[in-house]
Amino acid sequence: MLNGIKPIAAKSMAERVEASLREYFAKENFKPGDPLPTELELAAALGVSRNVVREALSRFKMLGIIETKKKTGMVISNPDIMGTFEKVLTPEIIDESTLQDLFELRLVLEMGIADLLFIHKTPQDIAELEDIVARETKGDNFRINNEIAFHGKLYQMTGNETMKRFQTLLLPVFGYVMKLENKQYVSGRTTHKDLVRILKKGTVQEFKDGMASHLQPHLDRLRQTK
Amino acid sequence: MLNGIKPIAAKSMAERVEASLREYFAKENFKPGDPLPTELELAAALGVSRNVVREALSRFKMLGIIETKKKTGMVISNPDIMGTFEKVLTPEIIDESTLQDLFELRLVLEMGIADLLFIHKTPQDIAELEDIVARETKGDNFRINNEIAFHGKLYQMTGNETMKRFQTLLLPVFGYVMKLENKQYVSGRTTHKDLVRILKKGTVQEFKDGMASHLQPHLDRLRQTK
DNA sequence: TACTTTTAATATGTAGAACATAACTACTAA
DNA sequence: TTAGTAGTTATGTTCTACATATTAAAAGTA
Repeated sequence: MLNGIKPIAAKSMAERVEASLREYFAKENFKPGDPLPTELELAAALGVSRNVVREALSRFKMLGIIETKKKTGMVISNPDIMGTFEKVLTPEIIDESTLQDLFELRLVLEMGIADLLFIHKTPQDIAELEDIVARETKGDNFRINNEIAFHGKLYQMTGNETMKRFQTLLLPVFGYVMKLENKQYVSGRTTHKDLVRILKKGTVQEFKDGMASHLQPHLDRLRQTK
Repeated sequence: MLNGIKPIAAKSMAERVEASLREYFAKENFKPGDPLPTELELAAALGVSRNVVREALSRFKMLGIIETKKKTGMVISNPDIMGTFEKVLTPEIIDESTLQDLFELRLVLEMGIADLLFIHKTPQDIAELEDIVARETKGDNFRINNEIAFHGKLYQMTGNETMKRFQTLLLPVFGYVMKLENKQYVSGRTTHKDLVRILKKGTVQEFKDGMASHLQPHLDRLRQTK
């Protein structure tokens, strides 16, 4: 009956100003270092108070898209995207469905980094991994730390800083989901030790199979709850 | 000479208030739906003006961590993490090194989703993929669209909404990096058609090999610029 | 002239007051 | 009981004022 009718300007001024500024940045093709108009100029151009403009600008400052200096004014800058991710990724307030998705995302990354590992691996890396594996104990408390150390090292080996940081952010999610489901950190037939051996002397294909086998319990669970 | 000396409160009030509120939310173990103190109460408690508090709150509103209603006040809510990601992921202002990292990230995801695909695939999915492949033409303009349609369908098949949205966000990055390097969308020996066939009748291992072969040109490039 | 010091101008940072507006509450009248 | 009305409250928005850092111009000195 009321299709096609939508509320007019339900959003706050700050929100709309944020959107306007986004459009403006894109249209002007701003690059890092480019100067922006002053707050008062923006306020006048948008027909809102300086206060509202500042609320919108504050958002961009948080994202790292804008930097400011007194007197000099504001300039566009490179945002730190993983830093931003960190600001929202608090497992406690994220809905379970999204947490499950992120859990899967971690598994997918884990399955997919084999090629990068074989491209970037060095003897030092292997030595470090062997060291980590050697330190593995049977104690339950240490178990998780070893998990983190081992898999974290793998991500670090990719030489991809963004991916490494992403993995670090996903760690709490992983722990949270495990806790939610009262699951333990179980490994498949293939152990960390096996994986290191393959990484040292084996082939990419063998490593992919090994990792799949290592993560099998998690994949099985997905298959069940499909 | 001046080691150990660090500037006092170099950051703005809004930034510090943001940090304080973060701590506060964590310490109080707030969950979605929980009410927050009023702006004036927060301002008084923090010893800053309501203005500054609003700038900090505006940031949380953007992230979706806080929602507000007049008179009722503010409540914690589930943030939309991919929505937030979207707000920072503008390739034009992100530094090249991060873009390269994201490019690799996409490849890693692509390599890693095989297991999820075999868990969730349905006859309808296969039929759609066959449809997409059938529509592929030799025209260069259509080539990119087919790439997007094909790989996008794969992500959608995972049933992982977060991953699908993530991939959609990475698409512009992919395009941007290709443009930067004057590269073309080249495929390896294994074509989309081959992949669909394997997905229909083959095994997970075959599919993984096929995908690796399909993405081989990109991996080769990484190997070179290692 | 060259160089240092002072002064002024300017854009952001912070504070405070005021009023608008939506929404909840309680009271009142039919 | 119910409908309507008035009052209260927390956010939304605007305006003014002043602090502060930093650049640029002006003035003074060798």
